[in-house]
Amino acid sequence: MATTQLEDPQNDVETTSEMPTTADDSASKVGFDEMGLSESMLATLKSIGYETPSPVQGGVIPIALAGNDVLGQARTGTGKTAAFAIPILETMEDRGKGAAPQAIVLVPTRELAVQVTDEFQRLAGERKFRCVAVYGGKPIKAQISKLERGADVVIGTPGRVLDHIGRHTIDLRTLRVVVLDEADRMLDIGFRPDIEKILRQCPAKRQTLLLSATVAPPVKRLAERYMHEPVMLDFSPKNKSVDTIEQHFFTVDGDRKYDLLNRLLEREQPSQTIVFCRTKRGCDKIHERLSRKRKGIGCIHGDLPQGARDKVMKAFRAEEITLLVATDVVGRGIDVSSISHIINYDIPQSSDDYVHRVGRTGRMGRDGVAYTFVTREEGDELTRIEILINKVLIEDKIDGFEAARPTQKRAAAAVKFYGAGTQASDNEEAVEAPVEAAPAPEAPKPAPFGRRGRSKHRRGL
DNA sequence: AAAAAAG
Repeated sequence: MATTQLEDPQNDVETTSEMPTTADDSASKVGFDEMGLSESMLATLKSIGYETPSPVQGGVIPIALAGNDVLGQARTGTGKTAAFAIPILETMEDRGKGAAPQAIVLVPTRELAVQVTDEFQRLAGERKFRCVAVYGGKPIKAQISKLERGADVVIGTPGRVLDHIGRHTIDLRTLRVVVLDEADRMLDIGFRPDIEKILRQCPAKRQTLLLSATVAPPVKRLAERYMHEPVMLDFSPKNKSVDTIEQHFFTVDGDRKYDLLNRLLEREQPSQTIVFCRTKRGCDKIHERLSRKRKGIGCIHGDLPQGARDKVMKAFRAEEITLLVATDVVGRGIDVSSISHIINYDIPQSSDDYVHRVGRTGRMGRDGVAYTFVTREEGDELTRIEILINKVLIEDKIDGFEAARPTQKRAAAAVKFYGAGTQASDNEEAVEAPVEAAPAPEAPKPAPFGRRGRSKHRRGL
């Protein structure tokens, strides 16, 4: 039976707060039945297969239930959604028909709005509860009429939420809880002004829950400004990427990627896959070519009409689509437990994005595999990823697609430039790699792993 | 330069 230990169950919880909290490394050992949850909630959790709280849930639920603001550093997934949804549902007041929302959840993408809404509905079980997803790209009228009928919780992307506020179709004055999900991502996208406008519409006396993969200075500033003595919980693992995910890479020339993809799919016969691509155009191209000879291919990116996007996600969840070609729209947070393979057709732009993409697989404790296509110019990016996850990706080969560049050099360069302390403890490759094998300075062609940091520094600023 | 998101 499935458990709720979706995110790094072995990972310890670190609390960093001046106030004493209940969240320590024993938090995950506390059962749902020891959290003071209602009988109906416990019954619902049981019926949907939630047996043991994940560390995130173990940490967040009791603290949120006690009414505290929470600043949680945690990656995406059902574990996190339930962590804020359960306390919201448990403290729900019966305000009668057509009442204004009691909670609002802000998320960075429309797909996440849909996913979080579905999760709320699932966790609400039999109880009387209404939640409405509010996001752009779709006719606003349907959303308005739903809101008029009354919504206990509104889940949305900031732009459309603001639109509703302007039309007075959402009233935030009697709100109890605000959730900022994927806060770092929302700030990245440039939602800061929108988020602040929305927060200013909320009552001062409220509970604010902020979840973020990283707590960089911009996130901290937001928290300082809009949160009240937040309890800080850090669920970020020492080991950035989940151990149940096998991570490989191929070196390949750009113009041979498509052939390699086909060969890899033939070899792997994956049950469900996301192929991540850097550009929307690239997605379209790969999607079109793959669809010519295969069935169950889907495509999603920000240029597609929202109706099509929603449909594709639904079909993907229903496993009618088994291979999804996507941009980073779905790089974060999307939770489809049957995804067995992640293929980075293009290496992600930032190593954080890599961690998020790869985290789409290996969910619900299942195994997952990730493959990253690396061209000979992209050595730096690969190294940066390896430094971040503190692991050396295993090189894979398929006949006819030989490496453009030897692995030894790559690992050696990593050791040389980042120091021996960064090598993967569970991977002997990096340890054994001779430092002398680093790219020779007199090499005529640009050494991919060579002097990356320096040239950047020189040019930078 | 690309991606996301309000229309």
